[in-house]
Amino acid sequence: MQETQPKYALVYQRLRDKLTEGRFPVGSRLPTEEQMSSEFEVSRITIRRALEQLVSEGYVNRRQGSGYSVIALSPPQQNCLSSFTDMVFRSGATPTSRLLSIREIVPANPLTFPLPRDLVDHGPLLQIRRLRCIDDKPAMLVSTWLAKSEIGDVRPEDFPETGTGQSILRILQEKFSLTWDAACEEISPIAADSEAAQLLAIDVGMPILKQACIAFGKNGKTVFYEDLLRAGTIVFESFALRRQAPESIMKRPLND
Amino acid sequence: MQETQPKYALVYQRLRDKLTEGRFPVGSRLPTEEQMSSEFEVSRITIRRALEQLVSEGYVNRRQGSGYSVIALSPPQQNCLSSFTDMVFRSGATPTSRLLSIREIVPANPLTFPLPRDLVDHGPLLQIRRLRCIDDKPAMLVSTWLAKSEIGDVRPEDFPETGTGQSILRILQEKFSLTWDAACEEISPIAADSEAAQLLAIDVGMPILKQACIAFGKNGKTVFYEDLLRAGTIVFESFALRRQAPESIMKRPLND
DNA sequence: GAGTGGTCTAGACCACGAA
DNA sequence: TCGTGGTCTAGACCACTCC
Repeated sequence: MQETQPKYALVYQRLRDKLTEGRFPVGSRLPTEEQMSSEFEVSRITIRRALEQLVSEGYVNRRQGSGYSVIALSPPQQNCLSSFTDMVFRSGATPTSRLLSIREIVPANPLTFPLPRDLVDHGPLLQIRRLRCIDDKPAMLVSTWLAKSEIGDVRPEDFPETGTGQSILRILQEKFSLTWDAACEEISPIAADSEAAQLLAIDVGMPILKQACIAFGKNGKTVFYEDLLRAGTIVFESFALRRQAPESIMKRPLND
Repeated sequence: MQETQPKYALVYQRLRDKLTEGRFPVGSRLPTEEQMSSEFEVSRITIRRALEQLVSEGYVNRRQGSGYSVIALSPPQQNCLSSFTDMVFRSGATPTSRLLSIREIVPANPLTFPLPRDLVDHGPLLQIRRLRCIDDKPAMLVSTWLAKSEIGDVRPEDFPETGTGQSILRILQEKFSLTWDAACEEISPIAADSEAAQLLAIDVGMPILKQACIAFGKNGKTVFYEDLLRAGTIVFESFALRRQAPESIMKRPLND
């Protein structure tokens, strides 16, 4: 795991760690680019590249002539590559995971199996189903599909139900050395079937969101497929081309 | 409108235009960075900045040692700042817009009105409701909210029902000089009420998506608020931190 | 006017991919 | 091996903010 990382990535991580540790409170100013440049002993260009990532993720805001200010200690993005576990922890609540099942599935007809083709072609698949909860209240039903040939055997003990280790993204990276760097996601409205309704503690037929996500590796191959069912709302923030977080914050909820 | 733009933005536009005009077919290779550098008479750094945007938007893919290849002639992103009109045109279908109503609304109680506070504080609001269709089939019900003080009077003639001019984003920019550069979006599952069901030609109670979007100006102030109701699916692609579009393309639908 | 980010350049060396 | 993108630097000048 000790790969050499580019400087900008290291600088980014160190800055982000400082942020999440609370070294820079929300609203405070970051040092100037020049100061950070000498602190980290890299050029201003490299500092800027690290800062760009922080800006695009919604941690800090930047204004010409004024500098960088902290707007959040955790990123607001909710997509299938952001960790539900981390998000819930940062919000101050406690996430838990109930492992529902681990199944090995051999698609009868690979051509019609409703998963990305190159994943199905790997042979037997593993399906891991988990119920994610926030403060013990059901929040999300997750099915993760992987090629068995890529990760070998998995056991229930590989999927902790509490703590930071319950993050499937971390489990896949750290226990099974799976990595990815892009994804494609679809969001659809569906009606809760009886199983989803029971697990999510809602009524059958209630409208819920289905998030279907494919994660791709560097070579463009599918690394895993995941679908999530959730009753709540998904938030995307500051996704403009030239991303820049707003100075003002919303004063009231969007939905009446 | 003739503001001076940075070089990288101009290069980006010229490259994107070449793409959308079909000068570089899908699958073809772009010239090398060095070649483009001399063609556009800018440094390699500047070329890279323009290319980065094309990569992050999903137009082209890049591979070290191999070069840039074209993967799409239009961006796959579907968010409230991407033009529905353009998306439909590029897919080969014909978009139309039915203007349902233009209303002036003075919130009785600004504190409880379910819109961003700084928008409500501007005084009277304009609400523009339109039904967007694809090949005359209803696809999306859109309500756009603006501060009347920012744009003055609007007339039905300002909202063409056909052609590229029907894009509300273009209308706001070109006819009313509104600009924005960031946004925040929420997606929720709801059940279609009788009005939405009738307009979208679906059954009452069917699950649909509600997209609520706030667009922010450079100063962080809300420029407009928009909510969309749609029965279909929303797609987000290649939104990883280090964005990189996959080489392989999905072979089958995500939903069974 | 001083400070700060925004843009741009020329040049260097490295890592990966393909022939 | 060679071409290509990936990373990094020092230095310059401009535009904006704030005093």
